Amino acid sequence: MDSSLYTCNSCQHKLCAGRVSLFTSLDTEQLMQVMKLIVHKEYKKGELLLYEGEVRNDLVIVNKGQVKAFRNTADGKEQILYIFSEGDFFGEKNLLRDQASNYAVEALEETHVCIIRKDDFQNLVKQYPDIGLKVMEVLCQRLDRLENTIENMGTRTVSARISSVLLEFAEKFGKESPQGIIIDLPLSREGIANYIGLTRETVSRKMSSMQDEGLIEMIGNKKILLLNKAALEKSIE
Amino acid sequence: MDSSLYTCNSCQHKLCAGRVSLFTSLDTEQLMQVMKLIVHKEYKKGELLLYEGEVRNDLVIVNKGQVKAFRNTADGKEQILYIFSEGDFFGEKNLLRDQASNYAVEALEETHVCIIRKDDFQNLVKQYPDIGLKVMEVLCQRLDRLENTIENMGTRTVSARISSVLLEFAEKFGKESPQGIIIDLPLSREGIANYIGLTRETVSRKMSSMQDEGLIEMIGNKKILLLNKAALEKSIE
DNA sequence: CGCCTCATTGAAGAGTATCAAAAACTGTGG
DNA sequence: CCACAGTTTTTGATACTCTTCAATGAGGCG
Repeated sequence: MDSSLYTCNSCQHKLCAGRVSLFTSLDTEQLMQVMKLIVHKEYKKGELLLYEGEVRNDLVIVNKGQVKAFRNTADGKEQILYIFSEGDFFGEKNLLRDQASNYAVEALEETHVCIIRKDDFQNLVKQYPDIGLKVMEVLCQRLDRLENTIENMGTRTVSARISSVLLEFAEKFGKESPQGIIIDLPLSREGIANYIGLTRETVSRKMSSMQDEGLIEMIGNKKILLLNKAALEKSIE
Repeated sequence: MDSSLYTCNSCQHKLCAGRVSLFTSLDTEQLMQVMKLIVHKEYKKGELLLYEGEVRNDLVIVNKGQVKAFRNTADGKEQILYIFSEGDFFGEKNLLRDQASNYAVEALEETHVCIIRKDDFQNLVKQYPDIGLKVMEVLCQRLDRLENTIENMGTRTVSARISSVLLEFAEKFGKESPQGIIIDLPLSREGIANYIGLTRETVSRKMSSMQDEGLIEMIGNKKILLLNKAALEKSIE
């Protein structure tokens, strides 16, 4: 067996499944039942949770940490499609049919996941139809996000695309502070570039000029302070 | 009432709903039942079926014709997100919650649609769970397509992006012929440009050079003959 | 403190957008 | 069937922006 297979240590008393929006409709007893179906696994930064083209028959729910879902092109470029963090899941496409994954998933930091077998999940959906509705709802949200991304990539200037990502990250990972919103960036400059189809140099240059304009302030390489959210929002219209 | 509201003329004896993949799991009697819930509507080329920001509470299934789903940006650009044709549907996002549409939908030609109210559709899903699964399956396919589009826009050259669209259209609208695959283009050059985030001039130029290379042959403005599908596929890898 | 990784900056080059004009196509009416 | 008008497409020249390649600088971790 895989050495990274563990019994659930971190959540014996916290019912980790309950923190996941998929299962919000369940009560404590039902959650206990779900917990029995779940296998926990941990990954270190840089480890692959899923290979591009791999066929799996389970659903993976991120319980702690962050991962990126991405593809590599033949000429060595990387396109990041999603950043999944606590509460997000992937593998939903093979709930319906056994399908090769069209992206790889890599841990961006120490990450703990809950894994539930396709069959078990399908039974859960039959037993608790609300879970199926939740899945559908998340898929629709994901469509919304991809539609926005396509509009950004197709019609916006490079600066607007970067503003857009920063606002997206602010929404998801930002914390309010007296000076503005502090973002713990999930991605490096290169990662941001690969998320919006640019080169790292371009991202670097644009972010420097955004700092000169007083829109943002870079704190080291991993944090960014949004000094003027309103102006950022305006710049992408 | 709206003057474009009709009773079903074209499909009294053909059970139009049966041609839609959503309802393939139903038998004739069940289809008859579904038919009673459906309102038919027709649109002329250029008419809007749905406005951006509009809140509706029904699902629209294209029964004949083609429509484009698109957004307009503040600076007058258009991003086409989907082309829906016979059997495709839209409005699925407000099956779960009343949500403003984030795209407009316009008829690209004479188009007939079936409209089913949200409540009725939800009841159908409860009665025939296969329909819900079908919806989920289509949503996943749509995710796949958008993920591909993002990869294309983010990592591929302009030529590769155009090849990619042509192959997509070939798949959906192409007909085999002795010389190659003939595509009835759903979009003008400008439409193609707005589908992949380029200008019409660039699309025009690249397609001309693809013709010079012997990859394609343009027949008027509305048809394209794919002379060398294999080479096109190779060019996008 | 030193090493390695990541980020920044610079200069040159490639490619697309833009603006402008000519050509081709589409559909209409004679 | 042809001519015409409106629309769409193609082609050309220029400007601008991003990419690329190269070198410097900063940050993080042992």
